[in-house]
Amino acid sequence: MKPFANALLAWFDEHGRHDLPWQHPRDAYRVWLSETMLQQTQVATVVGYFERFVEALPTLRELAAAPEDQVLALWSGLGYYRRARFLHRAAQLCVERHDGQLPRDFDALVALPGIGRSTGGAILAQAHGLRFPILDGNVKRVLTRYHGIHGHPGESAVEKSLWQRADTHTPTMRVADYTQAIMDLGATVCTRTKPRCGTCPLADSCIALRDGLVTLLPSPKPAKTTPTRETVMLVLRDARGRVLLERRGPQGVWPGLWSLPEAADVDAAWRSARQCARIDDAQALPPFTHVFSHYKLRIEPLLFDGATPTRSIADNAAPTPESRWCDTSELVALGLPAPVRKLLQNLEGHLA
DNA sequence: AAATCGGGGAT
DNA sequence: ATCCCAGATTT
Repeated sequence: MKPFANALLAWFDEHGRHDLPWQHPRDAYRVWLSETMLQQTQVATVVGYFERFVEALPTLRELAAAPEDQVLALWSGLGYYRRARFLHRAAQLCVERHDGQLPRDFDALVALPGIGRSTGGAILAQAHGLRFPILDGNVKRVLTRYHGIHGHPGESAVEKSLWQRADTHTPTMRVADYTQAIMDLGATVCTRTKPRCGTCPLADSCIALRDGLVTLLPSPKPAKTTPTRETVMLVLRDARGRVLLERRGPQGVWPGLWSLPEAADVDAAWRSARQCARIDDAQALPPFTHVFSHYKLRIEPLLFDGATPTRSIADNAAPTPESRWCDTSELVALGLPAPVRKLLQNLEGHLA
């Protein structure tokens, strides 16, 4: 009937975790607290925090009545204190709205701060045996592999598909165990690296295993479209064909390399150019884009030909930035950024 | 250095 | 509804 759930439950009976502190007793408050802690921290670490927390604040009402400082102190070391504040606030709301209990109604539950679809489902399933799916990181990994789902789980279409699968697999019987089982499988067998497919109860029908995709799924987050910055590069060339270069500062890209002077836009380029040389006119050269790992740089070269170097520059007396007029023959010896070298080479070939 | 995690908040 | 960020840990 539900081969996925049955295989998982059989595995869980033998290999799952049955001794986690929030399983004994398994009430809504303890499940909620554990799920919230587990959103950010691994089981091994959470256990100690959980035990201290419930010893100090064993019930939702006591949590609601506790001073925030105490809640934060109990949370101290777990990080992400916003979640502790949500927890505290939600407890107070439960006292106000729900008679001091976490609601058994899904919509009322997810209306509380810090409880979303997955945590809400986990509470209802684990504490009350209600048939609600969960979709935490472990489950996402199991399902993307089992069904061979490509695409980053963060993409809405993929996530939608995952919720759909999660729902279909969730059984009506033993929902609490099932929920724990699929999380345990993800945590101990279907791990992100070095999954132990040899011991997996779902190996028979796992698409990723069948197709050799286990290491490829879940798909990594697509490289975010890199921002594009724009710059105008000034090619100041004097009558002898020398080009003005500047040494870049120690910060930013191309630290310490010799490069063309830059400006934010054409106007600024003109202002800057006139400080270095007497200029007649400018010619826009074809723009091109240089790709860095973290952004794209669209370069608009602006050629000032027949520039007459200003005396101070010609004498190398300019204070900052360090700059010099270079012969094309000197360029090879200088450490030029690749796109600048390319630009100057094209210039030579094109206009020489 | 980059990915991760589930939920909140902005748009 | 859809995108983007949080905030600390892990890889």
